[in-house]
Amino acid sequence: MKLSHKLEYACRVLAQLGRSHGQEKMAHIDTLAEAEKIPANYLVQILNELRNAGMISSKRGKQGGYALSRRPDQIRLDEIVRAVDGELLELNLENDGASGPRVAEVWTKIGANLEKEIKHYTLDDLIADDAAQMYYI
Amino acid sequence: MKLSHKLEYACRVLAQLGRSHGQEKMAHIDTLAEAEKIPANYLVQILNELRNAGMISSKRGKQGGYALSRRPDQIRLDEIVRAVDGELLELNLENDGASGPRVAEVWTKIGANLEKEIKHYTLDDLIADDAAQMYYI
DNA sequence: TTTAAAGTTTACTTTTATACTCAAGAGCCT
DNA sequence: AGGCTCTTGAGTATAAAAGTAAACTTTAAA
Repeated sequence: MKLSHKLEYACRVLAQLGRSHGQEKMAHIDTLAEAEKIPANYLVQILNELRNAGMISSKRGKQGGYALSRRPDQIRLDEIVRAVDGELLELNLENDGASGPRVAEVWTKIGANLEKEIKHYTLDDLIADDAAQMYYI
Repeated sequence: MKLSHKLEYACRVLAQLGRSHGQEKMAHIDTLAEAEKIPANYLVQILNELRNAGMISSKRGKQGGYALSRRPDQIRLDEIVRAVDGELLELNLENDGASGPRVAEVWTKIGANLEKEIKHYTLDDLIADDAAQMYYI
């Protein structure tokens, strides 16, 4: 069970956008790519998915750029995961063989618990400088 | 974040071995493959990894086969994951860019919590027929 | 109204991991 | 001895992730 780079990039770029939330100027893709050391051409796609998921807004042309479309504390971590990576814990399960059903049951429960935990984190937690305000289960 | 087939297979085959735990005869790979609908040639590798991790024992030749080397309630789910899939929640993290450190911190914490939860499950939970005896966090 | 600065979209390539398949070898029992 | 069963290591195919590239559209300011 690996975290994808894409998800990490998404978290990082959103954190970056979160820091400048409220400012007039929108952030440029090249600035974001630079600040977070993400390949710009790849970042393009990620920002696209985040926009389609309604987390950020964008504007073309001069004065264009990206910005959060909601307050950082209104963007939950599980949304981010789903926007770029699909289901949180994708059980690829075949649910076959003698033990299939039972095994599927257990992992489904684990997935549900993971989801419940991840829902508690918001973009604010990814911006904060110290761990104090993080939610502990 | 996807569950691999390999992990599902490992869970299933261990559950199967768990059901015949205590019996005289060892289970044959072909029987296991049949019962759990796992490609026998692939199962070979999985059983190997489980043996190297000390969860099962094996014997060659006539009367040979596989068996659990511990009681089912002594085999934790997190061990199974690690035996076939490596780290539980592998942060592929680059930990780079302005937000890298903080993002890594959050995901590390999530990984730690997941580990804590998964440790509560044992092979017994994968064998049981009803959910009643499952541990709920 | 032209132009340059942005984002948008789509297609392609490369790399890596998963999920297998296969076959020769080694131990064990009768 | 001889067959049964695990052991080991190499090889392959498919798919997904990660990254690259370029033509296209919109916008604002000169």
